[in-house]
Amino acid sequence: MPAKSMEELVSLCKRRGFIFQSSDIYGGLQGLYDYGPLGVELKNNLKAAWWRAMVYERDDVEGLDAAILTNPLTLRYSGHEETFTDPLVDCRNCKTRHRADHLEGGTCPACGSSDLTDPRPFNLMFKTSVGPVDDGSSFAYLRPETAQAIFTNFKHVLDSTSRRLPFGIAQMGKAFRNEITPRNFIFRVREFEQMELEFFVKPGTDEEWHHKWVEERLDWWAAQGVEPNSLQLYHVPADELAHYSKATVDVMYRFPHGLEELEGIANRTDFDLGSHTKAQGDFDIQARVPRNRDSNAKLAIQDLETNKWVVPYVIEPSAGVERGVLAVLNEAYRVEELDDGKTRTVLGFKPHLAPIKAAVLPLKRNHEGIVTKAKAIKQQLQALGLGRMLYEDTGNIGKGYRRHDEVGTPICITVDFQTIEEDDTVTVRDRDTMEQQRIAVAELPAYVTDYLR
RNA sequence: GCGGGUGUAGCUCAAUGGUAGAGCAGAAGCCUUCCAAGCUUACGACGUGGGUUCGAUUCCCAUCACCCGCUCCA
Repeated sequence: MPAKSMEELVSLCKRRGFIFQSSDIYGGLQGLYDYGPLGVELKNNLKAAWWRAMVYERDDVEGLDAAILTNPLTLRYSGHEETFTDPLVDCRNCKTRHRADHLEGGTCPACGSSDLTDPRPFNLMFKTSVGPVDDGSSFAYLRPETAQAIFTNFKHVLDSTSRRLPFGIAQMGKAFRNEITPRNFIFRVREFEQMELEFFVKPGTDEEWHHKWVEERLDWWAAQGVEPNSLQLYHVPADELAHYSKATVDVMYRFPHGLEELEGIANRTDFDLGSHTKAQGDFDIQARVPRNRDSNAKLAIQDLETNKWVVPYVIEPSAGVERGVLAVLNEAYRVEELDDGKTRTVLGFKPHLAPIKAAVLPLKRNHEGIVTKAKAIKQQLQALGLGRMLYEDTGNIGKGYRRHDEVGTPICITVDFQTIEEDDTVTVRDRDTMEQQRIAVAELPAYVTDYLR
């Protein structure tokens, strides 16, 4: 059951240490958020799941982690310098905003009024100066997407791994966009993380691979606990396609604020490798690419059957980490009505995403034997390296359970008198069913490992 | 950036032109043999900066942030 409102999620995230407004004590900074003790675990777990699915569990994908600061030439040939700089005007009459180059005879396309603000250049890309002298002569962009560095490293990866088509390069990392209106909590922010795969295929097989990747990605989101019926595919119409795309399928998710894009899976054709390559005339490049006089590398691969060099087509599944976190949080959130009129708030994360894997609770926090035993068990589980294990003795036992329900800890392990006086067993309580079973302490590591898998 | 709304403890809220209360959460202690029990103690806020006023959390202005629309898209 998704959350009722974004406010509930925001409140829970702050209260329990998932997500905070960035620079909060100085009034904040628009469109920026920080991840707290539990948030960083959740986010890292989601990223690890992506990396596992993309790199570790496949035979056809290599990893990459490139620099954030980017040579302006990269963003010039990628088309971002042009398309990410839009002069905008506001209509004072009907309060709409338009690109200056979309005006019809100096009047507002929406209402026809000529009461417009002056065009203001709006660069979606952040710039920073490089080197000690900030005179504007040497600058770099903060990358607006992780994709470009995959393209500019194409030859390096190829040369160092002896790959043949089809194969992909995966990268996760920060990207920056000076969004006009950051809003909806962590949905649209100015500094965000992407999980992007550029999958290079033979021209002509691109549509087949595009379809394949859409299916792959839907399966992956389901494995993260995002219900398939909360998702919807959107086939982006031709007039809305990005400058590099032949076709794009957006994976839309029912966020608390509405149906919006969670991930885009684009067929980027040979646009990117084609525009970044030298000697463009030597290849049969299909996309309309800017003439490149600056590149020093041929971004092509030899077709072993024909011996011809071809510029591969690219299928790009590109997901937003923050949006993924938001979707996972929203899907996991539920409030249960209990018999006695009380409610129970639960984050029903898949175990591999849970920030805290297990909590160990002493039935009595002031009983030395129980406390010592509980702490020892916690240390033992922690040594398994499965993630965060917590010793929890806040309030009474019921409080501890509720507390961990609310942050999505899959299991709570309780040490009681039977543990220390009788048979060395503990109770293991399931977050979702609230049911308990007794497990021998000796079997706990195996049980927990299996449970969290 | 434009128009509209909002801003009081960690969270959810209340009151007030004479510097603010609660519930929950958090801390310490008592108690407690399994699902937010009880008791005690201490801690904790008027987003920021100006202005009006004898006096502003309250009125005005600016600014910052958040929410809704325009726009955008991972």
